[in-house]
Amino acid sequence: MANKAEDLWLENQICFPLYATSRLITKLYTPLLDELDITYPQYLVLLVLWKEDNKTVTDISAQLLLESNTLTPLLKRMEAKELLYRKRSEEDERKVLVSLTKKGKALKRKALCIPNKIVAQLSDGSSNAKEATQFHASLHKLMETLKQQVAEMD
Amino acid sequence: MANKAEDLWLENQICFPLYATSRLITKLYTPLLDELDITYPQYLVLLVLWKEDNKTVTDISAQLLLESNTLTPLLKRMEAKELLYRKRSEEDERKVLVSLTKKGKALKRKALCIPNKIVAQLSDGSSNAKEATQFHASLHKLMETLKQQVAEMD
DNA sequence: TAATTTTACATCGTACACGATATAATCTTA
DNA sequence: TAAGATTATATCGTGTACGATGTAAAATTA
Repeated sequence: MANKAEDLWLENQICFPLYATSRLITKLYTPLLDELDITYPQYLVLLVLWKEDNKTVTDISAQLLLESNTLTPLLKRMEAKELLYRKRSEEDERKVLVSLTKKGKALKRKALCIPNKIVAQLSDGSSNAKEATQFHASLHKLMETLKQQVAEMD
Repeated sequence: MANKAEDLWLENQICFPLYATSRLITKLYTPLLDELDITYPQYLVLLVLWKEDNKTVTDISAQLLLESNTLTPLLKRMEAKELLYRKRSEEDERKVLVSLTKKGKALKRKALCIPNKIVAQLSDGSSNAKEATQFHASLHKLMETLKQQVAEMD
């Protein structure tokens, strides 16, 4: 299969829509997250901790696919806002345990309405449930493929 | 429909996989783009200009969904690398025309193989052509919905 | 058990993203 | 046509992302 110039057209690429959609999603969240005074990546950290508290940086890194060089400053900003605190593990001094403060835990109640609000705005596109399920499955498969590919790069 | 705690689980959200997949895609491109000494956003600018040269910042902004506060420094870095040059329009002094240099044009040849290489790595996930087409369509619809929603936010 | 390797985080530098705001040129309209 | 509104781009500040590298603790191994 020869390389064609049309392959270099923006509208023929799968990667650009993923990139653009991801940024648009973040913008859609912004007004909702502003009320909680957090950013989207900070919201993701809270999602992880709301499900299971007292995680190490590595645990969070594995779930969000973010490296320590991104997470450390992000967690420090959240610590400064008193949403969580970081503490060296006593069994293994290399590990840093991240735990929710009262304020961080309390924020969960205010966040409960967010998923529905987002889904409501997205489903304005009149995509039916079957298509949404299919899309979710394909996206998940793509993400897993990419995780493999990127992991093999090292 | 009541708000459920499960809605706040990472694996039940559509937005996180989009965010993660977008970043993974960028990582997949990185070794290929390193050979051209450009980043992924810079590659996107080149895609636009390779298809049609001499665009204004607003033209590029509309296609990539990036604002001037992102594009201006990005274009300046590309100008410093002599991939393109920026020039105020003479008919309308507000506009800045972005044009490819010889070096920028020449880079297209080296980029031609990139789409196929990316697709080859992605299709390792053994998704068939029908699913890929369906996914592409759903993603495009989602992106268009989001563009609407975000545009209405102002 | 001393030397080596691995693991867990952190630091540094560069490059996006983007909200808010500034500035100059053009357009609209009273 | 002068004043106000709009448009096109730029600047500033903050917050991600991430490659490369550093550092200390723990695990492995000679």
